[in-house]
Amino acid sequence: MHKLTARQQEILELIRNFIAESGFPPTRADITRALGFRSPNAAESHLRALEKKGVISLRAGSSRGIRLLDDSGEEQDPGLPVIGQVAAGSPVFAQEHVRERCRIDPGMFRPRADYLLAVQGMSMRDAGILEDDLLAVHRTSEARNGQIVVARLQDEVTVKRFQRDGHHVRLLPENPDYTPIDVDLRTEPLVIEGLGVGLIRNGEAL
Amino acid sequence: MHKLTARQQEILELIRNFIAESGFPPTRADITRALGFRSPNAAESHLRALEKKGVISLRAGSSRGIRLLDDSGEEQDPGLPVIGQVAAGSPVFAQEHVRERCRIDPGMFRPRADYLLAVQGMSMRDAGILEDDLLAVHRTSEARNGQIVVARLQDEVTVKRFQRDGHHVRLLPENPDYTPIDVDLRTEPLVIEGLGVGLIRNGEAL
DNA sequence: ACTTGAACTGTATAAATTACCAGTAACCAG
DNA sequence: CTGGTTACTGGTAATTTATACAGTTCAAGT
Repeated sequence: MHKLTARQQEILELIRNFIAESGFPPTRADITRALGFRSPNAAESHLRALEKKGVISLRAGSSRGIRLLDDSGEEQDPGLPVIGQVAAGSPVFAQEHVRERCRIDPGMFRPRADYLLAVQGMSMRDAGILEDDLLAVHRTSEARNGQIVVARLQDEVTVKRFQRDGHHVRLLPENPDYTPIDVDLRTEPLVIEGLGVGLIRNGEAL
Repeated sequence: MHKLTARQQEILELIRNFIAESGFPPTRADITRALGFRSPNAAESHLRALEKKGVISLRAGSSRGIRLLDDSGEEQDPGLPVIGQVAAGSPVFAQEHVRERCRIDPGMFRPRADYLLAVQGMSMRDAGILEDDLLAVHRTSEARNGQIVVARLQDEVTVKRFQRDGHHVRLLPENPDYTPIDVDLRTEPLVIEGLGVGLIRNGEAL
């Protein structure tokens, strides 16, 4: 895509700093001064190069008409994706399932939450996890006994308490109306999608 | 401090939008065009007024030299206050009780959440509200039957399900180990502090 | 009635800024 | 060896932009 030269990187950095400090982008003259050029055209051609590589966009005729693209540097925190209704046979973490986004600080949970999973069913009722709750999930494939996990068994995704003994894994519901799921890792594929690290319930459920 | 006029608020809003859309502040001419002024001086004087009131700063001689100040209005929202360990006889909503703040969009809950209350005890266990959960509370003194309320009885604050019949109010726990609280409004003072509109649980509880 | 401030119109101009021309020099790929 | 990119110097015309000066209107204090 765009492999910037060292000098171009430097100029992009300068623009970022300038915006951070001043609140508006630099002019060609500002860049020229900052980098010690003797001609504003040096800045001009660098900007053109950066535009051609797609990291900035220039607005003709406008002073300071520089806009940073490629959000990698500066983000507009879109919030955590809320994943619901996981269809059989499709990966949990896929765009199709993102119903909305929820502006929550992911660092509020430890370890960090990566997405929110809309809980279906009442199998974890006694753990205080009800239907339509949003389970904050940390993506990891490692789980310790007693932790609440998001697990994929064949085509189904469930939330259960994890318990492992050698090659035997038991997925425990927290509701006497449900029965534990026994999995033999030698014959059945089990994927741990993540760890439950928090919970959010919106008022409609109360 | 700075009480902006309606028009000034409008112009500040325009500047915010312009920056959000373009990545750089507007010129006097941009403002003039956007608001239909016939003279760039209209924009100029508005900018001066905004600067005098301390919401923006202008850099002389620089094109688009407008910088937004005073983040209190928009940026860095401190988040919702988390209230815990409500001591007997003191109001729920007081600085002493704010343990920390939680950066969550208050509009995620309906009606809007005003603060988060750290739940004590297991009286609402079967409603999926466990100890140390943070109950999102909307401040109001009105409650309908069946809603979960934060109520103050004498010196104690509790979370219960509300049920009223004339002057008789019953605060129902959601746990058979606890007994309902009966209140006669004619003899006992009952204050509804707010409505439970959501729930947040951090991982340590899982 | 007088003053002050907000919210403009209208005109003007110096300074800031963009955008382009014409070069130089180095490097790399075909 | 030729064309393309990078990285500049040096200069300038055209345009954009900030900002000053001189007014007007209207509403709110005092």
